[in-house]
Amino acid sequence: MAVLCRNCPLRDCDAFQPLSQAEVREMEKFKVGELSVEPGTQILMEGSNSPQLFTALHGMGLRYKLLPNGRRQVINMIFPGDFIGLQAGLLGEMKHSVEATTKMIMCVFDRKEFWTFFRTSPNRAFDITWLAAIEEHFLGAALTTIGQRDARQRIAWALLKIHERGKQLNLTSNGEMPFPFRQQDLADALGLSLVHTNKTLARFREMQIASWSEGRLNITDRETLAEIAMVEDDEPQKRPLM
Amino acid sequence: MAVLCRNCPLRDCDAFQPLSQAEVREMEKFKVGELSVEPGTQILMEGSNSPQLFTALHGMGLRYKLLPNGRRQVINMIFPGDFIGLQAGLLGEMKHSVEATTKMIMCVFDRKEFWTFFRTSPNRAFDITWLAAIEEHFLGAALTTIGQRDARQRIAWALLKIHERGKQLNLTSNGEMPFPFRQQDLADALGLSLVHTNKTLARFREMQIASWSEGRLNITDRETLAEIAMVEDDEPQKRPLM
DNA sequence: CGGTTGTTTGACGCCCTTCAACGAGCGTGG
DNA sequence: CCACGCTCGTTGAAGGGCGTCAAACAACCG
Repeated sequence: MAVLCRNCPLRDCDAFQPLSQAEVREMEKFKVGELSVEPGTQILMEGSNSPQLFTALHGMGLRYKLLPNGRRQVINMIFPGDFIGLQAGLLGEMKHSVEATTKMIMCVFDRKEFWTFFRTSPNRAFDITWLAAIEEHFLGAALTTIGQRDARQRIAWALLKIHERGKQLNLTSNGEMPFPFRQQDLADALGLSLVHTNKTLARFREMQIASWSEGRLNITDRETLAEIAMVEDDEPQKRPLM
Repeated sequence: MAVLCRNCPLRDCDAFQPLSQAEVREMEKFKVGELSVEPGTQILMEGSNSPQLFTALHGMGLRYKLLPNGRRQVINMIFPGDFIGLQAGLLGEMKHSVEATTKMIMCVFDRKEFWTFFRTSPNRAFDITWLAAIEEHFLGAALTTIGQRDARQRIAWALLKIHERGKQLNLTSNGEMPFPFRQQDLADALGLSLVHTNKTLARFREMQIASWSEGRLNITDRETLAEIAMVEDDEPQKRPLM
């Protein structure tokens, strides 16, 4: 029923570091099941103390924080292969919420086993820390974008990052990829208003730089986009898959 | 000459989780020396592959990223007890730069030992991941602040966070603490211009909410500050000390 | 067909950036 | 010893990028 780690479809992507057979077996012992959720489902709630950790196997979602005044910051977007719930596993409670945007399937790990896992599988413990470092890196880059780039640059940066992730996961064909979010989600991720996000996207579309409609993102002129975003696009390195 | 971990002055702060004697000994084996740097010194550079990891023992500094157009994002401020260089240790290179603002003294760890340390000291490996999770949490909160709060709220939030850290480290007396940064540093941390930061700080001073001058920060009306910042101030939890 | 959700477009105004200038403190060298 | 340069804080003025308000349109659905 549930996918065995040894058959995990994600391991075919070159986005992820290869695992030894022994490591795969360790993961299989750690994995306790699968969870399938419908679009819009809350997977984890800020402040909650989840007994489970997840790896996204299929589908996309959002991490976000809400402010008392109703404003929402999207921390990042969740793609297949992302590890969810590290904070709950370590800090005791989630510091943000997680929501499924599409239908999602997730591998489920038992939080109670987390510590023994850490002790008995130092390789994989190392990889969890690696993942945390990658996330820290991403958040630093996002902070820099929101703090220092204007609206046009922010959106260019985000589209590039998203496309980069899509390519790593073999989601692209001819520069196009599924991108099932709302404009409001992107706006909340970049600290922009919906209206201004919409108008900036429209400008990119007119200029034939990038177009996003009906759930599909198409990067037409990657070079100009990179120029606008002020990024030198280096190859993203492979990451661990839990 | 160098401070032994067993005598580390930071371990008196209630900011940090206690260590067993065995763990302290493990740290002493990992620590290879101390580094003392003058104000303004670059400790780590973005893109560099540092052979060393550090723990700030004394003094304050900044992590930041530079953009091609010269703008600077301060990722966060470094206080005593902060672990520096995790990204270099795991990802192979630093994704931001680190600079000393005051004179700083740092414990030095050998990056080559990092992996064996991880393997032989699962407790401490767990703590490193814990630190990474805390950092991730902070960056998520900072992202939310810059993305969703206006200038007044951002500054209120930052002053509260700073004061909170100062209190944990026993740096405060009567609500006052040393804060040796420039206004430009705070502005770059919050994605604001220097001018507007200055004017907002002036307003807080007039309103007798908080005053910062001559390297000292004084929180006069913590409650109003928290109200402005829209934060419910929960007790910060203890963190590991490497 | 009414209701809901998401995208699109126009109008208006303000928060914040940028430009500019001045003052204070401090170290350096003539 | 004072002039000079440099850094940092402070303040005023002007302009624009982006937020908010508002409304219309398309798609989907019970």
